[in-house]
Amino acid sequence: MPDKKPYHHGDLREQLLQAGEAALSEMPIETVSLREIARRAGVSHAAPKHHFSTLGDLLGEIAARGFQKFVAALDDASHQTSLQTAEGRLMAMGWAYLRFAEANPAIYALMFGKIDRMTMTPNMVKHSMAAWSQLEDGVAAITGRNLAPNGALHVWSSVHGLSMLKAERRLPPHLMLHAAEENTLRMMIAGLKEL
Amino acid sequence: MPDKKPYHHGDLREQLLQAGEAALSEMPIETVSLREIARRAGVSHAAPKHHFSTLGDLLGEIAARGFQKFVAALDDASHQTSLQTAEGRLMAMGWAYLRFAEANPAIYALMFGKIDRMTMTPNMVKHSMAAWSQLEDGVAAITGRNLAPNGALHVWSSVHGLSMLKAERRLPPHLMLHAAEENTLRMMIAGLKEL
DNA sequence: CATCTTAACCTGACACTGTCAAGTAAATTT
DNA sequence: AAATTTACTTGACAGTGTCAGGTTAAGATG
Repeated sequence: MPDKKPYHHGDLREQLLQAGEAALSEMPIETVSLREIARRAGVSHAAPKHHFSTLGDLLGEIAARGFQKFVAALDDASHQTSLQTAEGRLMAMGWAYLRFAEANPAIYALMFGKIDRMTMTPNMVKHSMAAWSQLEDGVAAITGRNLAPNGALHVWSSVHGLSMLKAERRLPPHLMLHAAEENTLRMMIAGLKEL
Repeated sequence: MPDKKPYHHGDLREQLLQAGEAALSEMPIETVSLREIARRAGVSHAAPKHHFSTLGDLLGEIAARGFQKFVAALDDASHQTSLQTAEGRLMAMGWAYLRFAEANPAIYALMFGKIDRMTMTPNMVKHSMAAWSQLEDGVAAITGRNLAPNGALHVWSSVHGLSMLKAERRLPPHLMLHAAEENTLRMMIAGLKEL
């Protein structure tokens, strides 16, 4: 039952989130504004106020959803039945991480703080912590539980740094290749075993 | 001979850069505006136009100067006479990197693309490439020349990722410590030798 | 010295932003 | 049927980056 154009939108909160995600993926990130999102959702410029007290909150919720998808993607990657070793599973997570960042640059940027305008919503903090403990689990299978936090820090630093450098195009062209990524992931895991 | 308040400022370009740096270190980064910088330099809001065609250009030049100081800091650190091994020198560069990011969060953010409003000025590109080849030199002393690019990517990813995660406060508190940093740097170098 | 040119700055305007206050419409409750 | 509450709109405000055009003064030319 599709409502024609009722005064009460009924589903505006969800639509704003989707419009925001669409905007982030379609236009330069610095031009995404509250008003633009409202426009895309077909409501007046101040309508979002009722569902998100501020632009930062809206972006924060979008980032939270980003973390959910992110966790799901890494989970999928590490549970492929073909993977036999803990190292293989961690490697798969690393690849999934890099591919996620590549496929969703704007949302990834949001998730990891590139956008000053975002607020750290409770929801966003919650789901980002889920990502963290997911990573710790993957590392614990290699290093053991008590070394997992330090190991996870090492892993996250390496993969996060790599994908940031790529996304920001800070690398010389000859390093923008899969082979270079593979090398870095290998060194990362080699380092992990020296913990 | 201090000019009182001549119409022709004479030194406005330099003063704008300094005012911008001051603003970046004194106020939340998202509130730093062209007009604020002009205000601090004591000129009208459109005066900067003559020296920087856009806000992005001004920020780009500030980032370029940031890279200069950055290179100098890493150079100092790696040339301490007490350092005997190539690994020691690279480790010192890693520490210098982390301390620079900690001491100049806003400029560091600018340098590494956190601020959308910045333009990649030719000057900025030039000095950032200098930083890159400085790192490659440090790595080449360990891995040899031909492996240096891949090694440098690994090193930069790791250290950059770590300092970003710290700066963005994405780490659980127990990892915001020097010991955790030291661990990560050690693993990074251990991984490098497996290249 | 007088004049011309040009660089350096100022004033005012435009379209845009995020947010707030006040109004209106409709769904829900009483 | 009336009252209340929710969801949205309209209009305003202060702030932004940038542009056009005016103004001041310095330097060059005669």
